[in-house]
Amino acid sequence: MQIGISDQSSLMYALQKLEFLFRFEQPKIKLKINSNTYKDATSVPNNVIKKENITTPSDTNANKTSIFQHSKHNNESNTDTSTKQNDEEKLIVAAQNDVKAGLVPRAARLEFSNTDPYELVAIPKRDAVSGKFGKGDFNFLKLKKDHSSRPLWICPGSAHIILEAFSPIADQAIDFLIAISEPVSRPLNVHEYKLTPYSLYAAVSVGLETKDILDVLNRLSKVPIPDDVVAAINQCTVSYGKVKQVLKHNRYFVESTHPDILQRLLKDPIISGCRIVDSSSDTNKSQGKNGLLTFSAPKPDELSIAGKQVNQMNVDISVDISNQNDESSNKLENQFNVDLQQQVNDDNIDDPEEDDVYAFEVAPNQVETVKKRCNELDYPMLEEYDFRNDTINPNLNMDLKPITTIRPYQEKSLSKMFGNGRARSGIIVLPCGAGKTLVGITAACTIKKSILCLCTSAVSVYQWKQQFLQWTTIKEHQIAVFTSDQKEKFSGDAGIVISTFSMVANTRKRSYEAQKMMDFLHQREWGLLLLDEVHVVPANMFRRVVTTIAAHTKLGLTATLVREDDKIDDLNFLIGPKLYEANWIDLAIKGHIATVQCAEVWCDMTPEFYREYLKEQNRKRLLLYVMNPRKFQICQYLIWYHQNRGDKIIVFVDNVYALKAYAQKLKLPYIYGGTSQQERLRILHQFQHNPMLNTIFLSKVGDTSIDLPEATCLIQVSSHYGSRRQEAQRLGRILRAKRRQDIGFNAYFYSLVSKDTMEMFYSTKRQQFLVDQGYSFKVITQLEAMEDFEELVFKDKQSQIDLLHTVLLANESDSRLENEDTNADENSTTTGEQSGQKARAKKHASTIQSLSGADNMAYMEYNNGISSRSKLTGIDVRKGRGPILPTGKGTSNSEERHPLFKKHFNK
DNA sequence: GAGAGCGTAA
DNA sequence: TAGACTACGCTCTC
Repeated sequence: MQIGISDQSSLMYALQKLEFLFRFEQPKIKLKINSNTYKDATSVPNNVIKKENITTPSDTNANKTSIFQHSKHNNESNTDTSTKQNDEEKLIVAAQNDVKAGLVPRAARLEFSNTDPYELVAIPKRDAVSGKFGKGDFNFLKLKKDHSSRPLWICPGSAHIILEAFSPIADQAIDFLIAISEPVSRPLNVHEYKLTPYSLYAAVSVGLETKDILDVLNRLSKVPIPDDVVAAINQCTVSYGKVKQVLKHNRYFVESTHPDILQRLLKDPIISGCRIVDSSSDTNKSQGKNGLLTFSAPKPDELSIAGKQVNQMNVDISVDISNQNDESSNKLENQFNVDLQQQVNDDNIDDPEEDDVYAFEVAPNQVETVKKRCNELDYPMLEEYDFRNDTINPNLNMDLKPITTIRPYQEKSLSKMFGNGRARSGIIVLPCGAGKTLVGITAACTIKKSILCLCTSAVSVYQWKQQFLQWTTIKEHQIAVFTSDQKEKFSGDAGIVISTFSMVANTRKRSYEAQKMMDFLHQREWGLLLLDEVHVVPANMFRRVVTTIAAHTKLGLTATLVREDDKIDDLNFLIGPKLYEANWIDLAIKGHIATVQCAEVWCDMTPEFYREYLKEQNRKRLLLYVMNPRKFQICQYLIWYHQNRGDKIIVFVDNVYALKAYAQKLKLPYIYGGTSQQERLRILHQFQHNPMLNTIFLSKVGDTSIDLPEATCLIQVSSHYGSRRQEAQRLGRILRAKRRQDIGFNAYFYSLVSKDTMEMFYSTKRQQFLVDQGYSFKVITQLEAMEDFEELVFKDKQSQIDLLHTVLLANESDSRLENEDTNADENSTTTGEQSGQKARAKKHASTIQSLSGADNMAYMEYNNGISSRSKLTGIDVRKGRGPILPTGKGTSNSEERHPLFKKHFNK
């Protein structure tokens, strides 16, 4: 295999793509990069290379130059006249010729033919990430003597941690790393994690102390922990997680084991202004030193989580190793296991400081103010709810049914939540189909107070209700549903209300019933606020729910803790730290969710379509690449192929026009936003129970608000830009499928991409989340058997051209239709209501734009072509997003931050 | 039960 | 850096 590379961004891309290949095929090949040869390509960890800043593990001493140094070197001195250089230059020239020949879009992807899948050709892209490479050469870090038995590399400067996931003690290390750091990428053999202020905040919040983190990290690391990383850990853990907001006997306390920190906070005028100086005295507490209240600390293992088999409540950085078979590694594992566990136990039991906690009381109506101020002072408050001592709020008589048991990872995530006998607020991340709902329900059954549960759609509201009834002993009258068409209240003192975000967050005028219901929600104190699909909470409207609802604990659940904007970090302070995150592949391997075979199918554009594509503007382009007859055929073929295998198939087409066209052409039912509720249910029922109907077409409705039956195959024809979340959510639709475990892979995920179009750019971006979770996408460029398939649609040229005309006409008739609408609107709307006028004006404007003829201007076309081309070629030129400052944090504070993190913050 | 209005995703 | 765009959801009103 040869890779021709002229600049570093190509190199990075090539290596990323290579890694997909390796995971899929595990070829025994030689990977030759510049002058360094790695003996076995599979041993070159993707992440190590990708992140440019450490040397390859295998040859730290043998080879003094890292590949990145080398590539930087090449970049700087083109006068180097070694033969290797010449070879490379030849490749560059060849690549440049390709660019001249107009093959640039193709160059956006690495290509490999069917005959030789390992021949890769990378073609130069613009020099967008120059300077990123070659900065880090960590040869100076001394390897520990016994480094081979330790699984971690820690990079100075970026605080990235590389884990050898094939190490015998990887499982323990993973548990620990998940607790202290943010997973960046977790493919099969090498994982990459990143320490961030938030991740350390989360670590502290589940009970780890600075000492634990540094000790364990040091024990697992092949190199000594770099000084700047130590400093950063110290700095973050020194203030984070030390202060807690506790609601006790319906009084709010700011609590800490460190009295000096409370004193420091009280020096702040805002906080001290919110303080209630103790009036009554109580047997339960005493006026301790410094005028602070003193309580005895909660004992860690008094509480058992509902549904849990064994009562083991330690902060869980050790895992059960009983099912490991490898004899030789067992001893080592045990040693680490004991050490890790010991580490944490020591702190929980022997530290005398832990026996007492100090607190001061704040006025209930000032809690938000104090919380905000604490964030600003860099002492974010954790929220904890001592629910067992809450005598004011009535208990809810509810339990898990005896037959309900929870899985180990669910238990683990809950043990983070209830680790110290109280309920902590935070976020639990589990893949779709892994039982998020049950985690939420178990948490509810543990707290046993009134529960408010919020979902994104009315459909999932009813699902939650049904799940509550299924898993717990709760009575029907104790659950109330609050949606636009059903406004119930529960009877009795305590109960469950399930509603939607938009229902509760609504700021517009409410109907009388809805207002009464909202009053009901506001008056109450909720033991637990369950937030399903918590990644939507940072949205402007939705984020208000967390402050308007008086809840003692907030538990956020999601499968995809990503957003394409930068608001995801806000969750740390809106809800709480991320308590647990499961790895998708890991759960698949353990059999909890389905194993999925992912493939990206490249569909050639027919010449006619491509010609039009190059001419058209954005909107029509989309339609052209979606309606590409080749794609049509491939879709048809895949459906046919999988139907014959007995699969249930869901086809996603985002564009409604295309959705209808596809479904009607292939004579299959489809559901989109306009489909009535009854029709939806009818189609879904048929799909589920009728063996003759094995395929349905869905638009974006399928992403969130449909209770989809089990499917085993998923074909994505078109999608919304580069949404990682959408891709992941769609994949999640087939993770429940487990009944075909006898076959090697039991679920299939195809993404159809029209070659050489914008779609390829988006597709790569979309896959990123899943790739980070360890999924690999196989690229299929040809379906050989397809040509023999007789019923193939659009087989002859004429029908393809007809289709093209229909598509082009569809566009025009669409805009004509819009125009007519506008006219009709103008004629009919005679009463001059203000809002109506506004709306009309807006609509009018858009119509003018699309009819103005700008679409057809030659120069526009040309410009557009250029810009989209550079988009295509410049994969990953966007700068990465670093963590964002917590809300309300002043710039002065960020300057005090450790430089290692400041760098990220200032991005 | 349709449609206006607004919000969300990106 | 904001913006381009489309589809869809929910709620309310009539």
